[in-house]
Amino acid sequence: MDIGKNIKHFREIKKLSQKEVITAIDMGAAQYSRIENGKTEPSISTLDRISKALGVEITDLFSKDSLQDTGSFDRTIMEKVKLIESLSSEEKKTIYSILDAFVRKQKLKDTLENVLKDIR
Amino acid sequence: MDIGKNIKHFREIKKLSQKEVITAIDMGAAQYSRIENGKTEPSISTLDRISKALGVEITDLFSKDSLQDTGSFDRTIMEKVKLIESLSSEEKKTIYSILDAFVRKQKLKDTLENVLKDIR
DNA sequence: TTTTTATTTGCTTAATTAATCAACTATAAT
DNA sequence: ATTATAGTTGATTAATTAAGCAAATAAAAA
Repeated sequence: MDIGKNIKHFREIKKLSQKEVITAIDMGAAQYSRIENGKTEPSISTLDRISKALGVEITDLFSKDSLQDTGSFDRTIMEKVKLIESLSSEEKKTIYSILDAFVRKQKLKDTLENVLKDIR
Repeated sequence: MDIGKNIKHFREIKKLSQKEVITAIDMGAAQYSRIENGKTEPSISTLDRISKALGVEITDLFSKDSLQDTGSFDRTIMEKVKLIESLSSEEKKTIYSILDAFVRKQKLKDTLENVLKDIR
């Protein structure tokens, strides 16, 4: 099931160090390392604490496909799919809401210009 | 999180007795009862065995209200991609920039919440 | 009601994760 | 090369789930 890999995946996407996570959830570095490397099977409550620290749903940590780097990307469709899949379900939900809103209304450019301003 | 309640819910939907489940997963009746009643927190591997016996995804056992469409988002990804493709090239470019910004930076929810507010 | 089946609870033992400290490795920075 | 930081591993103890049996309770059937 590779829960450890998924945890690591999301942690790196969020650009968090192990140290930041373990201080957030008050866990020893040793134990956390073992979890990320699949040396031990975390309890559900532990998994819950970790997911909250990472800002993802606990179910995200069970997803089969842990996808990797978001560093450079080209403009192919499959790349876009992977990129979306790499997000947490909560984030995906938000993205989809936005996409829907875009198509329903036509206020694309105006609103997006503001978005980019905020993000940058 | 009420995992026990969810387990019981799905078991009853499938019209299975506890006995049928525990024989399928080779577990004692006592322990299984404690799990359904939340008296103990099952390990992930135990939860995995139970989910297989019930014929549901393990993530289903975490959903708040039992009939949730957790996987619906993943299944409609291609649909969403087509949606993106239907936009003009200029609009696509903007969308892609946003997606990138989302993954690279962590300001997802905050910024998007504002976007949706503007769009609506 | 009586009987039978299903589920729950108590108790003990075994197995496994959690917590903790220390030491070791890897990587990056200066 | 040295230092500093991040991550890994080993070993021990504590806490918790799992397994197993027996007994009590609940529910259903006869």
